[in-house]
Amino acid sequence: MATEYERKRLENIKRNYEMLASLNVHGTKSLLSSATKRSRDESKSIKTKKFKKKQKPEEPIVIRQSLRTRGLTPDLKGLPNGFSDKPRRNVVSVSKNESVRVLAPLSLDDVYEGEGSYSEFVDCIVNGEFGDGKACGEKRIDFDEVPLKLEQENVARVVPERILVVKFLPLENVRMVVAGDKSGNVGFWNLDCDDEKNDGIYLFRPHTAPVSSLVFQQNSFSKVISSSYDGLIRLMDVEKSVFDLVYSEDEAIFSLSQRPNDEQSLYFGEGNGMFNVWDIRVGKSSFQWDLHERRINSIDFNPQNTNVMATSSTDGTACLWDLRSMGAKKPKMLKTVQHAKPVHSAYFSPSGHMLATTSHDNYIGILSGANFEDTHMIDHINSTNRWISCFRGVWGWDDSYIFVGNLSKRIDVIAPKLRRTVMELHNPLMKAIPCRIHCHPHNVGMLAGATAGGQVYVWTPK
DNA sequence: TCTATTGTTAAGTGA
DNA sequence: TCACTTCCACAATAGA
Repeated sequence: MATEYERKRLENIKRNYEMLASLNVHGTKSLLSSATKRSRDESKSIKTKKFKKKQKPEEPIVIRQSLRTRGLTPDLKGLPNGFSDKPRRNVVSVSKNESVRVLAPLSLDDVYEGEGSYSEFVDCIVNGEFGDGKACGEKRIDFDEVPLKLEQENVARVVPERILVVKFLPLENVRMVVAGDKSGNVGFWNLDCDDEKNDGIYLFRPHTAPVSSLVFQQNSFSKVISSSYDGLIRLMDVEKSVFDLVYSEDEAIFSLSQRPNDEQSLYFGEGNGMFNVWDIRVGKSSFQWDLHERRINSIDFNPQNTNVMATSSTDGTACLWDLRSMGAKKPKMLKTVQHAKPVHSAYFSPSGHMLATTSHDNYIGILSGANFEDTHMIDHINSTNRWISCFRGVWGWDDSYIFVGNLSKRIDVIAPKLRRTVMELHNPLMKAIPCRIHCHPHNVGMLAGATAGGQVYVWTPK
C-alpha cells in the first residue's frame, strides 16, 4: 500500500512540476493574489483589518482552461472525497468553488497573500530563540493574583475566514501565533511587530481547503507542518522559503499530530476513520490502521508515556491506544469513552494523568485514575452550528484548568476536579465566539482564542 | 439501507 | 442598520 502511495505521489509531483513550469506560477500567483489583497487605505485601521472577499470563483476556471488549451493532463484525481464524512457527497459542488490543488512544493512567494514584504517574518523565525519544545511543565496559575486581561493591541484579524486551528509558536523572545482557516490560509501574527504596512500579520495560502492542523517540527521550529481537507500535508520551511509537499492523497486529512521525541513520523487521520503513520524521511507510510468508523478529529500523545495515544472521532468515541502492543490489525485499545454524538477532541493533561474529551453531545468528559478508569461527564454546551468550529476543551499549564469556548462570546475555565466552570473570560473586545483556543507553551497565563471571522484574541496575565 | 436534501445557525460584507 | 451570502457540521427527513 505504501509503495502504491509513493508511486502515485511521485507521479503527481512530476505532473504538477510540468504544469507549474508551463503555467509560470509566479505570473499566475500575482493574478490570484491581487483579488485577495487588501487595499492600502484599509490597512490603517488598527489590527482588525478588512479582507477582500475570497478568491473569485472564476480563478480556478482560468487555470483549468489554460491547462486544457496547453494540452496538458489535468489533475485527474480532482478533489478529495472526504470533505464530508459521507463519501461521494458534495464533490461536484465543492470542485466548483475550489482552486486547483498543486501537488508540488510551493515557494513562499507563490502563496503569499499579504502586502509588502514578509522578510521581517522570516528574520523573526530564523533568528528566534526557541524554547525547549516541550510544554512549560506543570506551572500553576492563580487567577486571583494574576488575572488575565485582553487589550486592544492584542486583537487582530489574522486570516480572512473561519479558523480551525490556532497555535502559539514555541518561541521564547517573540510572541507569535499562527492560524489556519477554512479556505486554506495560514496566517502568522507577530504581536511584537508593529510594521505599519502589515501590522505584523503575514498571510499565506498553501492549501485549497480547510487547514485542519498545524504542528511545529520538533527541534527545528522554523518548520511548520500543515494538514488540510485538500488531502495534502505541507512542510513550511522558512529558511528554504518553501511549502514543501510531504503527503498527498484524495482523502481529507482531519487531524495531524507528532509524537514527542519522534520527529521523523507524522501521525494523521484521513477520510472515514483511517489512521496513518507517515515516515517523513523515507516518504512512505509506516502503518495504516482503520481506527474509527468516522473521521478522526484529534490525535494526542500522553506526555508521560508517549506510547499511549488518544483519538477522538465523529463516530461518537474517544479511544486510548497502546502503540507498543499490536492486535490483529491495529494497536491494542486500552479504553473507549462513549459519547452520544461526535467527539471533537481528546487531550491529555500536562501531567498525563487525565484526559479531557469534548463532544457535540454537550458534555466534557474527564478521565482519571491510574488506568483512566474513572470517567466523569461535565455539562457544557458544545453544540455549535455549521458556521462555528466545534469547541475543543484544552488544558492550561497544569491539571487544574480546562479552557473551552462558550457561545456567549466568552471562554469558560473549567476545574476538572470540581467538575464545573469556575471562571469566565469575557471582554467587550471579544466580539465573536472564541471557538478554538491555545495556551502558550512557555508563557503561563497567555492564551489565544480564535473565531469564525478569522480574529485572534490573545489574553495575557496582568 | 443507503443517499440526497433541507434546516439550523454566526458573522462578514456592502449598500 | 439591514439584507444578503456563506455552504464541507450535524441531524432530521425524504427519496430511491
